[in-house]
Amino acid sequence: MEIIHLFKALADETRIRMLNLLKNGELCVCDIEEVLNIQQSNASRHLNKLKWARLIVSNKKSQWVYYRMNNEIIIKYPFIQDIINDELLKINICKDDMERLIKHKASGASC
Amino acid sequence: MEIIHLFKALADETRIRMLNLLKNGELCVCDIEEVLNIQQSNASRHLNKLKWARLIVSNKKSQWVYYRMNNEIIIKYPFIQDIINDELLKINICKDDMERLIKHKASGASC
DNA sequence: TGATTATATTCAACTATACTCATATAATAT
DNA sequence: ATATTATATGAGTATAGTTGAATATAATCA
Repeated sequence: MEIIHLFKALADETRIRMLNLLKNGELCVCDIEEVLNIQQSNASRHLNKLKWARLIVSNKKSQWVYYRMNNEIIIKYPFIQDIINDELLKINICKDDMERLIKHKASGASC
Repeated sequence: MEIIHLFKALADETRIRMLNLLKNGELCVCDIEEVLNIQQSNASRHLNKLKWARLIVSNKKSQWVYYRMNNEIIIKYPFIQDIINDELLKINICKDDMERLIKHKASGASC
């Protein structure tokens, strides 16, 4: 039952916040780590869980690994798009995270 | 983050199978228990988790407790309706369960 | 009242998940 | 080659979730 793995992946606050950050495009691990203010190993592991559930995909560019939403899973499970579009922006922490991401990118600190 | 509790409740095979059975109307614990072929304490516990996540509600009629979908949560989180309508019927175990439920009801063994 | 049935709860064992710290790997820069 | 930076992984620990067996509660029935 693949959908169970999806729900398991979604059933964590840090991972929901990560999907929120990735909503509008790809990011590298260190950007996510800084915006969410979590440890590097923690960031890497949670991203790996999202990847394992096929919610995100990664591609490596020189020393950085960029993660982004996986379009295939959204096509297969359209309710995920609804969650991303409609539910994340109702969550206060996610709104704050998005503001911090914008500031982080504007500051030039982004990879 | 209420939505996390929703995903946690959904992230279990037994509970997904229960939601599938409750898709078309209310059922008592012993019917669910028999159709899913699980222990009584297990059935009760999983139903309680679904209830705690506000996915289902219960009402007691004499010695039986009937559980059904909670319309309020579906109004609040429309993606749940999509899961119930579109995703459950793609899952083989859920299709089998539904057949067993129909036979169980037809046999007159239902509460 | 005492027996039976339906449901919930408690306890203990087991498994899974998440976190931190330390280390490994891999690419880049000096 | 060495140092630095980005990412991943391993080990240990803590916490949470699942299960089965036994027990408790509550309603009904004889």
